[in-house]
Amino acid sequence: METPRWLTPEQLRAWIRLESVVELLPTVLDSQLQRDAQLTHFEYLVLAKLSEAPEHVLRMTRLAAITNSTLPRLSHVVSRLEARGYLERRPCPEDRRATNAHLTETGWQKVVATAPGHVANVRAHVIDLLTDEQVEQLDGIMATLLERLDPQNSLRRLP
Amino acid sequence: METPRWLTPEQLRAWIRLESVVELLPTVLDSQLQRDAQLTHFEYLVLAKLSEAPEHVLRMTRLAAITNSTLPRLSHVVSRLEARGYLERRPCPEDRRATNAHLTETGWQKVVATAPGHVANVRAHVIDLLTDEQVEQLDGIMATLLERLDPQNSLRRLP
DNA sequence: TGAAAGTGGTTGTCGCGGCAACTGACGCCC
DNA sequence: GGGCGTCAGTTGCCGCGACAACCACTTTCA
Repeated sequence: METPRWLTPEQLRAWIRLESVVELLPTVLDSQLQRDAQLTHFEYLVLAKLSEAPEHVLRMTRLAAITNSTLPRLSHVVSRLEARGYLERRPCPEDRRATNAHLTETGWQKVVATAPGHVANVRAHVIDLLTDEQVEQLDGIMATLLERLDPQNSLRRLP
Repeated sequence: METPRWLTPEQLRAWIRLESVVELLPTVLDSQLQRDAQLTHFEYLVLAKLSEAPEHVLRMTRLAAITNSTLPRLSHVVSRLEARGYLERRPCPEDRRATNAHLTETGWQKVVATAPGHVANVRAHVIDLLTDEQVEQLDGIMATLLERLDPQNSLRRLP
């Protein structure tokens, strides 16, 4: 074990700030959605991704991948959303192991009603605070980090 | 309610990537610390901040602020860390409402033993992947976001 | 063709974080 | 100087997420 390479003051400052944002941002997203739509951020994400999918249908595995989640976690939240009538599980005809999540009409209406407030929140806390140049820089930096955090790049891997 | 201002494709892409990093990064930090030191990232943060404080002592309120936490959350985790012998609670002499958290020698040793692995992990997943220029950009962007997320700027406000 | 390995998904248990209610101590202010 | 609002901190309960064990189906290959 070699002696550790510490961070320079500049690196440390950037890291502490990133750490803080990573800690605080989820709370801001969750509380707006909870207040205005009784949804967690993750629940909203599931509904939103479904609403963007062709036919409003996605396989559980695929849905887990694009929401950066695990199958058990997704399964739990899908059960909750199903109980509230926002989506339905249906067995997949081609592969009888698989399950498809279908957004219901109620679920679609929920997304339509909730999206504007959520976008406004994202603007207010992130996008509108940054210059176009900073948004571009942010995109590049996050893309680099994702390559390491998510090597399979599940967000791009299509079915 | 006016019609919502949607995000441009560039903004959307940057946002989705930030969203993903915010979702995935905590897991990476937690699992390394859990594996190598049986600590959550937040527990480590508490010990680390104490270890940087003069006399290795901080008031609970102050500790909550610099860890971006709430008092109830901190109180719970301090109880756990106290049970494991890493710190002690002591009533504050000047203000009998207040409690001081003291890092023990065992706790200090734990931080010393754990820090190098944690820093290496931060390097591997964040800092070493970015150019110096990107680190600087990241710092600027996160500073801007923190101004909104944490208006009191508790990280700077000294006792 | 049938056993073994692999894949898709669900369920159960446990631990942490959020919130609300509560206690005790300080300070104000007439 | 006693009562009232506020502040510091703790506790209890609830809900979500992680993990592991499990079931069902598919694929492979001898």
